[in-house]
Amino acid sequence: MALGFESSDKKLRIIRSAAKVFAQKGFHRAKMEEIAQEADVGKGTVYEYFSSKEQLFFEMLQMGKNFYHDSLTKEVNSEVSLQNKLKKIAYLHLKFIQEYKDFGRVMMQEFLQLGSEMQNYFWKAHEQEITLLSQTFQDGMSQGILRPLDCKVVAQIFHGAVHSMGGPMIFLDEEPDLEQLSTTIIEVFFKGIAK
Amino acid sequence: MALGFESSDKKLRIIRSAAKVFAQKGFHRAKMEEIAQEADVGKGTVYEYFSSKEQLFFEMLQMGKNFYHDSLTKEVNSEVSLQNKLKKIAYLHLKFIQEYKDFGRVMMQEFLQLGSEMQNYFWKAHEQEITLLSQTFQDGMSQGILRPLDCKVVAQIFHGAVHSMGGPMIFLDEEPDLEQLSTTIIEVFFKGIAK
Amino acid sequence: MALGFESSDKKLRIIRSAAKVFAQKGFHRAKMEEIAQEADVGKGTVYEYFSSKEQLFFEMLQMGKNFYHDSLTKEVNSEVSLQNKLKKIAYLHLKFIQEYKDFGRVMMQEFLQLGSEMQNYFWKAHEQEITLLSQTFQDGMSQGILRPLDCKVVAQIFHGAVHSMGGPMIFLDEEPDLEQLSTTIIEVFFKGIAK
Amino acid sequence: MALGFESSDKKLRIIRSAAKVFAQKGFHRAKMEEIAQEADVGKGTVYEYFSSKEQLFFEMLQMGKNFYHDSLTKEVNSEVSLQNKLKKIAYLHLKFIQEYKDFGRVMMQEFLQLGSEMQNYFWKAHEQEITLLSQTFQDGMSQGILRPLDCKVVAQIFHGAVHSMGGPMIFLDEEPDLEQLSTTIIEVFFKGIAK
DNA sequence: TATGAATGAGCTTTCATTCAT
DNA sequence: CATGAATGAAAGCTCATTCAT
Repeated sequence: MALGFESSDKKLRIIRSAAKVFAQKGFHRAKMEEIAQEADVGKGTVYEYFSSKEQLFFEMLQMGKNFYHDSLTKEVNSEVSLQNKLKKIAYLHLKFIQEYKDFGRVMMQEFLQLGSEMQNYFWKAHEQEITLLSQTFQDGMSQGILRPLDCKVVAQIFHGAVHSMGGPMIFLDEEPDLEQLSTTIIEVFFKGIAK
Repeated sequence: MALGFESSDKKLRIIRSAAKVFAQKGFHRAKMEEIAQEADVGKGTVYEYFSSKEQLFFEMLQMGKNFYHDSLTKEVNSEVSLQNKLKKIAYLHLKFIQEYKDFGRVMMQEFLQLGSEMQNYFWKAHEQEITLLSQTFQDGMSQGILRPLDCKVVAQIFHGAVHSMGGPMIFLDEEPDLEQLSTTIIEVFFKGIAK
Repeated sequence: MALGFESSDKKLRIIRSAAKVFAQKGFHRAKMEEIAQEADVGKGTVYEYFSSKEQLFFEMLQMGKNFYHDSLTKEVNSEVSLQNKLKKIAYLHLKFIQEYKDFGRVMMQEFLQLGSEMQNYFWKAHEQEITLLSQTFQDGMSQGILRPLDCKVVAQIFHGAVHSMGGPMIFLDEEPDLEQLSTTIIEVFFKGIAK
Repeated sequence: MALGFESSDKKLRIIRSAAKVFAQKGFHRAKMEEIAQEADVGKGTVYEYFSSKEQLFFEMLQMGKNFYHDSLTKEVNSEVSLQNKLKKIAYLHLKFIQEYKDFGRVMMQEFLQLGSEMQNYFWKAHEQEITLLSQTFQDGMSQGILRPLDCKVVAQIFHGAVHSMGGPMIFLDEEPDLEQLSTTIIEVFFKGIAK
C-alpha cells in the first residue's frame, strides 16, 4: 500500500513504513522497531527524523491528509457542472479509501491517540474540508440549481454519506464498483428517495 | 456518564466504571487499577468477572450497543409513517450520542483495539443495523412511497449521513437542536437537494 | 556490608541491596534489575516502594546519613572531657567508614548525581554537622580550654582531617588501627605539630 | 573555565571542551556530541584523538592533575621556611580549586566513573602527593622544628584539612579570603588548638 | 469471594561508536 | 584527516495479570 509518493528518500521510506505498521496494529501496538525494520533502517535512525513515536504518527497522518486534500481542492475548483463535481468528489474520496485502505483505517480510528493539540489540527483540517464543500453547495443555491437549505448541514450530510461507504470497504474488504456507487449517492442526494 | 442501566450489582458497577475510564483515556491509556478504584472494588475483583482487559472492553461496548440497538429496533417496529419513523431513528441516534458522548467516542474510535474476532462481532452488529434499515426502505419501496433504489446503499447513506453529525458533537462539544437537525436530514433525504 | 539495620521488611531489603549495588557500580552503572535481583524481588516491586531510581538512591543515602548522624549526636551530647569527646567522634567517623565502606564510597563520590534539590538536602545535613562540631569547639573556648579561634574553620579543619583518612580505607582497602589513628589525630589537633 | 593551557591545537581544544562539559554535567550526562560541538569539531574527530569517552575523561583529568601537581612540586622544592612553604601549598591548593571550580568538582566526585585501572592511576598520584608532603614533614622533624610524629598521618591530616575547605567553595559558591584562610590553617596546624 | 502486593515482559528512547564519503 | 548519518545495545519504567491470604 503506502502513499503514492514514491521516493528513495529515507524520511519518506520511514513514513511509508509507519503508515503500514500503524495501519495494521494501531498506534499503541505498533512498535518503533518494526517500523524501522520495515523501512530497512536502524531503530535509532527513525529518531534522527522524528522526535518521537507520536510525532512520526502525526507527520504520517499529515502527509496523507495533504495528499487527499490536494486532489479534493483541485476538483472543487474545476469548471464542471455541480453534479459532476460532487460525483467526482465522492468518487475520489472512495478511491482514496480503496487505494490506501491501511491509511484510511488509521485516519478513521486512531487519531484519538494523538495529543489533543494534534487532534485539534486534524479537526480543523476536517472543518476546512466541510467549509470547502459548504461553499460548493452555496454556489449551487445562488445559481438556483439547489433548494435553499442549511449549507453546512448539507455538506456534513454529504460527507457523512460518502464517508460511510468506507467502513465496509476498509473493514470487510468489500470492493464495490466506485463509479456506480458514486452515481447512486449523487442520485439519491440530488433527487431524494421519495417518489 | 455511564449507561442508563442502574444496578448495584458488582459486575455492572465495573462495566459502568470501565465505560467512564475507557471513554476518558482510550483503551490503552486506561488502567485496570483506575477502573477498579472507580468501581470501588479491588484490582483482583475485576478479574473475577472479566478474564482480561480486552474482554472487559468488549463487554462494555456490547452492553452499550445493545442498549442502543434495543431502542432502535423498537422504533423500527413501531407503526408510524415511514418518514416519521426515520426521523425518530435519526433523532434517537443523535440523542444517544449526545447523552453518552464518552461512550460514543470510544465506540467510534477505539474498537480497532479489539482483537479481530471481537471487531468482527461489532461489524456484524453494524451490518444487522444496516439490514434493519434496509428492510424499512424496502417496505417503503414496496408500498410505492419510495423510488426504486439499491436498499442497502440507501441504508448506508442514511446511516452515514446521520452518524456524521456525531463527530462535531463528540469532538467539538457542539450541542445542536436535535429535533431540527433530524428534520433537516430527513427533508434532504426524502426530497433531495435539487430544485 | 549494608547498613546495620537488620530487617526482613521488603523496603529495607531493597535499600540494603541498593547500597550494595550503587556502591559497586556507581549511580549510573547500577541497574534497577540488579538491585531487584540482589534484594530477591521483582523489578516492578522496587517501583512499588520507590518512585524512581533517583528516589531510591536518595532514600538510601538518607538512611545511612541518619544512622551516622544519630551516633554522632549522641557523642556530642555526652558528658566527657572535650578531648575525649573529639577523639570519640573521630573514632566513630572512621569506624563508620570502615564498617560501611561501600556506603562511604557512594556518599563521598556519587551524590553529585542527585538532582540539585537532593544535593542541597545533603549539604544542609553536612552544614548541620559542622555546626554541631563548631559548638563543641565554642564550648571549649568559653571554658578556656582552647585558644580563641574561628570555630567554624576549626570545625571544618577537624572534619576534613578526620574524613581524609577515609580515602585510603575506602579505595585502597587499608585497615588502620582506628584507636591509634584517632589518638594521633587528636594529639596533632590539640598540640600542633610544632615543637 | 578550562585549564589555563592555551593552545590552538585540536586535541587540546577537545580536552578543554571536555573539561567544560564534564564539569557541568558529570561524566554520564555529558554527551560526546556536545563536547565535539563545543570544540567546534565533528563528532568523529573526537574519536581520532581519543579512543573512547572514558579515555577522553581520563586524559582530561590527567592534564588537570599534572597542571596542579607541577605547581605543587615547584613549591615543595623551593627554599623558604617550612611554615611558609606549607602555607603556600595550602594557598595554591585552594587557589586552584577556586580558579577551576568545575574541574575540581569533577575531580572530587566523578572519578569513580572511571574503570578501576584508571582510578588506580589517580590514587597513585594522590599517594605521591602525600609522599611529597610526608617528606617535607620528615625534613621538619629531622631539623628539630617539628615534634616527632607519624609523617604520613600528619601529611594526610594536612591534606584533608586543606582540602575540606574546597567543599563549600565548590558546592556553596563560597569565596573566602584564601590568604587569611591558609594562615589560619597553618596556625592551627602548627600550634594546635589547645591553650 | 475479594483483595492488592508482587511480578516481569515489553516498550520507547538515548547515545557511544562506527565507517562510508 | 574530518565528518556526521546511521546504528543498536542498553536501561528505566509501566501495567496487565497472578495468587497467597
